[in-house]
Amino acid sequence: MLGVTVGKSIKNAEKYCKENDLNFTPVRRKVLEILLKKNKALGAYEILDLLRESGFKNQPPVAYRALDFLVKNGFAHKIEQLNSFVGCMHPGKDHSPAFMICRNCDFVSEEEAINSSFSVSKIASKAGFKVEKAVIEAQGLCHSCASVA
Amino acid sequence: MLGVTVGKSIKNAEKYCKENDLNFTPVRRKVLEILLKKNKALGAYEILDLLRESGFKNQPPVAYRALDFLVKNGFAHKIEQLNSFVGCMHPGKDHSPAFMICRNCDFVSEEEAINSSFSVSKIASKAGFKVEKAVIEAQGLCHSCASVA
DNA sequence: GACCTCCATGATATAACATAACATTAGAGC
DNA sequence: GCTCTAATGTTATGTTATATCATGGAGGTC
Repeated sequence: MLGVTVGKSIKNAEKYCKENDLNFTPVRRKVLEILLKKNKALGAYEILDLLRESGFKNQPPVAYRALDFLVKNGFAHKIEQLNSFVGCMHPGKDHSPAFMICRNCDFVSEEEAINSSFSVSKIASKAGFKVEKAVIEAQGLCHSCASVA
Repeated sequence: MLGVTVGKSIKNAEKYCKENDLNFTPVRRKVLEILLKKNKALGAYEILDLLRESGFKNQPPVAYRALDFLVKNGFAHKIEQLNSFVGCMHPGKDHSPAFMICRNCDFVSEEEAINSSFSVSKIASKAGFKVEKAVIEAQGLCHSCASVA
């Protein structure tokens, strides 16, 4: 079931790349697949290990380059607080994400943050600041972990 | 003029520590002073260099320990996107900061983010997520840099 | 005033994260 | 086939952060 979703997302990414003249190479595809399958934040070196298992080269630049590509084109996001990366749930679409990071199970959910980032813009303009990019990351407990605790 | 403000902030920190049974040691004071004087985001290793110039020991743990103390007690914040630290403009007071990071001049301003973080909480509770800490960081251009460009 | 405990610091080493720089290859267009 | 460009291969190194154990110093307690 999850597999189907991942497959679909990959197909979408492929389509998007074709339409936008982007080169969706094997490593890039593999890294995206890894991120989507794991469905949690992964460090570059964890990704590197998984790449090696799949027969790819495993020097750091391999992972970082693929991640750069994915992040730049909206297929993945960097979670700054964790120095790690997550696959994006709705790439291509213009969006301003807010991340909810569970400190217990490491699960990261991506929410749409129109309202938050609207407030951020409001605060910013009051300060005469021109926002180009906003990072919103909450740490805490996800629903399942909160109910267990 | 700036010096006076810094001095005042240090005094406040000292007072706060006394009242809360915290140990405001020389390194900790010095690091806070550095952060406040520079009035911008500094990496731990930059701080380390400045500490050495003032005759302190300069192994990484020296800086990181002092920074941990300052961050934990609200005298400084970590800017996740920059892996660096800024002094806090109103320590002690309970607040939810949002940072505006100028990509041109590196200046970081701290704004109060009640509204934003309220929105974050709203998004979070819709997702069944319990927020313990929210990181809000905007990148862009500050007033002066925007008007020059 | 000797002992103990706690917290901070000293010191060494290494882990974890990220990029610079240059060589090589592969595909697209001519 | 030649050339240009984008991607990948490869080596090395830079940057950020922490683990670990040793030492020191202030305050309490008998």
